[in-house]
Amino acid sequence: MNREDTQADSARDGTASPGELSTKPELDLDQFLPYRLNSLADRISQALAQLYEERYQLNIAQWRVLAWLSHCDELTAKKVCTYTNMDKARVSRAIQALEERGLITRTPSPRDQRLHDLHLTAAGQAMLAELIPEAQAWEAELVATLTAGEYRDLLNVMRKLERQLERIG
Amino acid sequence: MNREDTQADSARDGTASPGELSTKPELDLDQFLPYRLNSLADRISQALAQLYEERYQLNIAQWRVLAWLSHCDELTAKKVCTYTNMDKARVSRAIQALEERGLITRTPSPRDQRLHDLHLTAAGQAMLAELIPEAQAWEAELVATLTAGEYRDLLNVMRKLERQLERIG
DNA sequence: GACAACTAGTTTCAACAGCAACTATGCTCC
DNA sequence: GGAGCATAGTTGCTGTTGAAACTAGTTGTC
Repeated sequence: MNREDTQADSARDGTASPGELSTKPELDLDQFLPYRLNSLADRISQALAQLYEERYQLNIAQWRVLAWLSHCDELTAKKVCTYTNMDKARVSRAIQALEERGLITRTPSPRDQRLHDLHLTAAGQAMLAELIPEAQAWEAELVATLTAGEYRDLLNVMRKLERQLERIG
Repeated sequence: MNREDTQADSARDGTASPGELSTKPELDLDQFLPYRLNSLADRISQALAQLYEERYQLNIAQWRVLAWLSHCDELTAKKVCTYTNMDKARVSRAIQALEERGLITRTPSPRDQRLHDLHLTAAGQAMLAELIPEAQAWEAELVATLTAGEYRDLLNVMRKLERQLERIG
């Protein structure tokens, strides 16, 4: 409940080791949330990316497109961009690669010729039927040490941070 | 306390919406911790990177080297690599750039000619004296909505995840 | 003390991401 | 209905990154 020993405090006085002159600001990256969070997310991402890459030759962008396709029947490149916060060029190339491999189809929308409707092929479905349970199993193992409460609270705090992030830009 | 509504459960039966046939595995990325975490960390990182970049012309790698230098008197490229988990090529380039800008010095260690001791110059110190408080203020604002307990628990859970990550590779 | 094995750091190279320019289509408003 | 603007998606270009090859210096072994 008290925050005396958190980074918020050291942010105020700028000291990390006692006895240090406070005229020399230090930053302990291990106590700096943006760094810690990024470091953790990076390592998780990289571990998973290895799974996608080695066993299915998918990079992260391609994997994300497939994941969204797994539960969206109407999907376009634009939607993928907004959902995943990826650059449209990156999405475009991911879609191209997936189409060339025959995992998805890409047909101009009859309603609006600028849009292309994306759909999984049978091969794409089959690959996801293998890949998704593996990814979920991996995640389950990752969070296995967390209690249900910890897991719920983590998601909660992340939501709070996301909201605050939007507020402060 | 119950986990019925967490992703761990949907990982088990593979359904996201009720009534769905369980033969079609879906993955809701919004409920998938690796993705959520990465997405959040990315946005935080990018927001901060903008601060470094716009006002100080530093990229993330350079900033990390400086941050470590702010509280390590004896630092080498190798140490930066292990501390920050960055590739040694990336670290090498960051150090090169910082040296060219006169923010750090890089002298061969008298003990071992392969190593290079890194030190902040006066200019580097001065820049950090400005930059670090700004970064800490930004972080303080980011976590301002969290209670002390939430903040502490977040760090705790992150530590747990890190440990588990090492275990499962 | 020389040869092999190792380590710190740099450089080269290929892949990729992101920006910006571009094409093609659709929309609005006079 | 056509001029101007907006939108979806593609492509060219540039900079960054990471893997691997490479250099230079060190340690261990005989």
